Amino acid sequence: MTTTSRAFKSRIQQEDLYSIPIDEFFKSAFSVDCVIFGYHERQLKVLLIERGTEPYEGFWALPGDLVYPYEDLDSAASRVLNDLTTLSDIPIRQIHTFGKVDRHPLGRVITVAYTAIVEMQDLTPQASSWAAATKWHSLKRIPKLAFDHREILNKALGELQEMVKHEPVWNKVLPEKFTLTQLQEFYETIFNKTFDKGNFRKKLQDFKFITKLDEAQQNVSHRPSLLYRFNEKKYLEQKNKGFFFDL
Amino acid sequence: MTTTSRAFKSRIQQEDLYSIPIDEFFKSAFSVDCVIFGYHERQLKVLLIERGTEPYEGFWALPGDLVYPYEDLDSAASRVLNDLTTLSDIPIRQIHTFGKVDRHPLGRVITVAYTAIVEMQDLTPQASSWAAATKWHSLKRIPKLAFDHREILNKALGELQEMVKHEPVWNKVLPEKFTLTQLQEFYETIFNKTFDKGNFRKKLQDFKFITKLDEAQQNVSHRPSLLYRFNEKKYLEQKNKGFFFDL
DNA sequence: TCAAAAGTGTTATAGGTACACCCATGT
DNA sequence: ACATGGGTGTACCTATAACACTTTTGA
Repeated sequence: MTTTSRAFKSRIQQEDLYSIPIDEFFKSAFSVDCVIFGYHERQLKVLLIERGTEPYEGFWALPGDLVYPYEDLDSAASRVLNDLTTLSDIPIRQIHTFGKVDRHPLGRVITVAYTAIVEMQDLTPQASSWAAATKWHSLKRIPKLAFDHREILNKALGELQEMVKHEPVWNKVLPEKFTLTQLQEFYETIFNKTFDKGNFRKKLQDFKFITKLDEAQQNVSHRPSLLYRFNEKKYLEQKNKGFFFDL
Repeated sequence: MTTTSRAFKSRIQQEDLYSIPIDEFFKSAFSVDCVIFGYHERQLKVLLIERGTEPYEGFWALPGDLVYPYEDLDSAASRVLNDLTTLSDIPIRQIHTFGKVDRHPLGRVITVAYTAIVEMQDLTPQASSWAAATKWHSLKRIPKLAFDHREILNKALGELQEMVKHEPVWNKVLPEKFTLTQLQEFYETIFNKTFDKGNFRKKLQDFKFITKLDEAQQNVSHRPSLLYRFNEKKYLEQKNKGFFFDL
């Protein structure tokens, strides 16, 4: 960068705003930041990296990166996710764009926030050149975060709860064959409350895209649970009719 | 964002990914585009401008502008709205960010889309240095739009319907003192369907922030309607409990 | 036979839907 | 008196919530 933000600021203030040369507008950058939630057996965590460089060196932060000049926003977000987790095919969704003038100490950088949720087990987060460390953090113990990342995380949490009401985001998170109890536990974890078993299952019956298999759990010291599978085809058929989950 | 410019540069050299000079990242710009809906007596329209300059000269487009170097995103959106309508104090809400590589023919420009809804009557849209013409357009007859603005408009329409379910966006749109029929007509227009009068009113009773005045309509050739007013204080009290409108 | 979790059924209440009816005003 | 829209009540039906009960397994 050729201009520091301070020099830049004062220069702008001196000038008539309407006569800013067009080049000045092309001196900003944008990044993507990913709020990657991890779920496994009633545990919801978020993937943070420890920054290895200034600014905010040593702080925990959301994984993110500048967007390449010839890269779509969505692609950039997927790239960040893939770099850190080696997971692909995970749906990632844009949630909000954060653009306060002073949010980045080195210049004008706005960031587009994305969120995704993945199965956390056995997923050892990858090391990365721009991350000194990578770790799943419990949502109850979030350290002080770099930039405005705390704000972004809060926003993402709210969005996750909304998404989960309307979309089967557990699709890629639960095992391929899952029990209804596992599904209930997923919802209970996200909403941080408990649901009645009977009522929960009654509600599920309306959603035709959860199909029962001719298979049951093995080696459990209680009545084995029947296994179910997400039926994508039926889901897409029903999608437009909308479903709602707000027990 | 997680990397400083310098850190990012060294990462690229180190890993020999692409040899993109860091300056390339700061040759992009961002804009805001506003989807301004106008409502008046069962009519919902959207404010479009006719572009007076290349690219897309002569095309209709959403009002928008580049974000000034020392300006927050939200401020930029409000500025665009104020310039065109001389309205202030209108809540404007970010909906999505559009960032396809080739969406702008002159360079890499991502745009943050905002939406607002205003009372349309007697609001003669202002001329503007960057707009050859400004006009309310019926949603049924939208001309071919510049850039990806058609996509942005579609997204905004969906968001408007969602907003209207959870938030009293009619607050700044209906007259200060309004009838329940006017309110019903507002919802019917947005959702493009009709509601049962009795049931609609029953639902409203739950929302304590619509207070009846000791006043009625004048000079109507039928039983005069009682007037109501939006009670912001009570709304804020009730807000957290959430309300839902989906008749 | 017991513990543990799966899975189903019952009931009371709240909320939604459809519809009918009466009311106040200007002409 | 009648047309017009305002305003209210009722009866039916479905959805929800709370809770009790039965079933199947391993130990």
